[in-house]
Amino acid sequence: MGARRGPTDTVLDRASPVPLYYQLAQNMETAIRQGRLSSGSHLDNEIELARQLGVSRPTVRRAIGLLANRGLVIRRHGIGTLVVPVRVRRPVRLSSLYDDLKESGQAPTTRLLAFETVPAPAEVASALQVTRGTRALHFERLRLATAQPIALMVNFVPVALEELVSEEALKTTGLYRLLRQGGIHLRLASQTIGARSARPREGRLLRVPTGAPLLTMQRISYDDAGQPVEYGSHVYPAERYSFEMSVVADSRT
Amino acid sequence: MGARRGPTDTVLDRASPVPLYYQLAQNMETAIRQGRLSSGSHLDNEIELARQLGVSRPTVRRAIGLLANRGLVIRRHGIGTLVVPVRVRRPVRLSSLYDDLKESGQAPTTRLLAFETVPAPAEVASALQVTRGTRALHFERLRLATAQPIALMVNFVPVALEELVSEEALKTTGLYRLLRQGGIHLRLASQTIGARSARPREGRLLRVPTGAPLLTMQRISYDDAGQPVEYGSHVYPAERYSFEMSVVADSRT
DNA sequence: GAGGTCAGGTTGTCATGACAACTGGTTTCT
DNA sequence: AGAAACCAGTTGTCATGACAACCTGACCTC
Repeated sequence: MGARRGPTDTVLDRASPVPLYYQLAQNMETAIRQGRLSSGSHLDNEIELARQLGVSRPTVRRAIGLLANRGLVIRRHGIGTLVVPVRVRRPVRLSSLYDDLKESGQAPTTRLLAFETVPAPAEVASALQVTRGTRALHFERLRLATAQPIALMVNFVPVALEELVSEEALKTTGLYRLLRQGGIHLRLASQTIGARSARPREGRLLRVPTGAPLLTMQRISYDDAGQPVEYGSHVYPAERYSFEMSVVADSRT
Repeated sequence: MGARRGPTDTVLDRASPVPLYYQLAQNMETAIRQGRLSSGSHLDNEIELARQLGVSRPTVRRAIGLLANRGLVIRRHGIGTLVVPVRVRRPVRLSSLYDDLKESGQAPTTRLLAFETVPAPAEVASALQVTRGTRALHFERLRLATAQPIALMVNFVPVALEELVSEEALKTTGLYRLLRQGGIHLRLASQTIGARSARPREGRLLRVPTGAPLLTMQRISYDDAGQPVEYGSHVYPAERYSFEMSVVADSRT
């Protein structure tokens, strides 16, 4: 007896509200990131893992499935599951630039350039699924990281949310965090990434010459219930910003 | 008897090699896209669906899970599963531009500008995980859609693949299709999307002025086994190209 | 020695059963 | 009338069991 401990340990807590498969996936992920499961090595097989951890095989499979979807491991039928060679991966997530910067250790600052309610222009109205001219909360922010401007962000949200999104709060907190605090859970977003030249005002604000290449992103975010919550149109100076993402082929798993 | 048919039908084929849950997911997806399952409506509950289709609930759940991951439906605990309001979604997939264009009905053409083996430059060597100076197959292509240039693509692949990727084949077929035909299954890619100004040569080839904004993408693709297969560095004229994607929050599902 | 064949090990698929957790509306109590 | 408690319906989690499909390496045959 005494299930031998593998590199995948740290005990699972059955009393916790967080599901077993999710605990397991997180344990495995940190094991991989810390190198306790080295690149290219085989995981123990699923049956064995299940035995070691005292859970059922479907639970193990589900945990591994999560990692596979995120590209951390690769499953091969008849072979086994192996740890993907490490690479820096910073996927495009449903998170705010503000949080991302904070996590990476930079010190984000915000300048609030505009904050008002206006009749929604055609494109915004269609995005938020309201009739054209309906009033919407509009604001414009300049984001700086270590004193350098890296994003000019224009946003529209339905007026119903003006309680959550106050002028003061926006100066110190990211929009997404505000929404989450208000009980709105973002679930889905569709984005378009493109590029164009900087207009004079944009150049001035972002400290690049007029005509310099900008990266652009339009985004519509939806909450749990599928209701559109936010329309954003952002521009970034190309030499200071880029999007990174990993794409996984849907291998039917 | 006589299970009543819902809008999710078209019969499942148990003899087929394609899994039940996958058949089911596809049926449901086409039902959604064709509007047979209207936006915002509730799906039948999982138990009922399982009964109607004669499969088990886990199978139904897995099918729905696929759709949920792709943002087509939203599951709500205690409520049910509802169809997401329709939006055009063209996710960044692990596919070639060539195939994408063809699917969308355009007529893609390719001009092969270079095709040779060269010692891999530092960045390429690191991407392909070979020592610097190792010879690699290098080629450059100009992609046109309906006679308009939309992409200038520089690629490097390991010399071992030169059998699969012949000069002739590249003129009429996308790289990814060639690799797939050769039994190489792309599984994972990491991409960086950015922007910069067009250099004179790029402007000439893409028919935009020098200095015009370009969208750029670098990509490293890995196969089943986690081996790097391709390094690509592409540029697109910003006014004729953009990336669209949908992002789903990982709701632990 | 080269090739085919087979066995063992692994992931992939599917079914059944049970209970927990959450939501929304109804009913009951205050 | 308002608030609290309850209840029915739904998705979420987990276990067990069984078989299929697939890959590798060893063995055998030619």
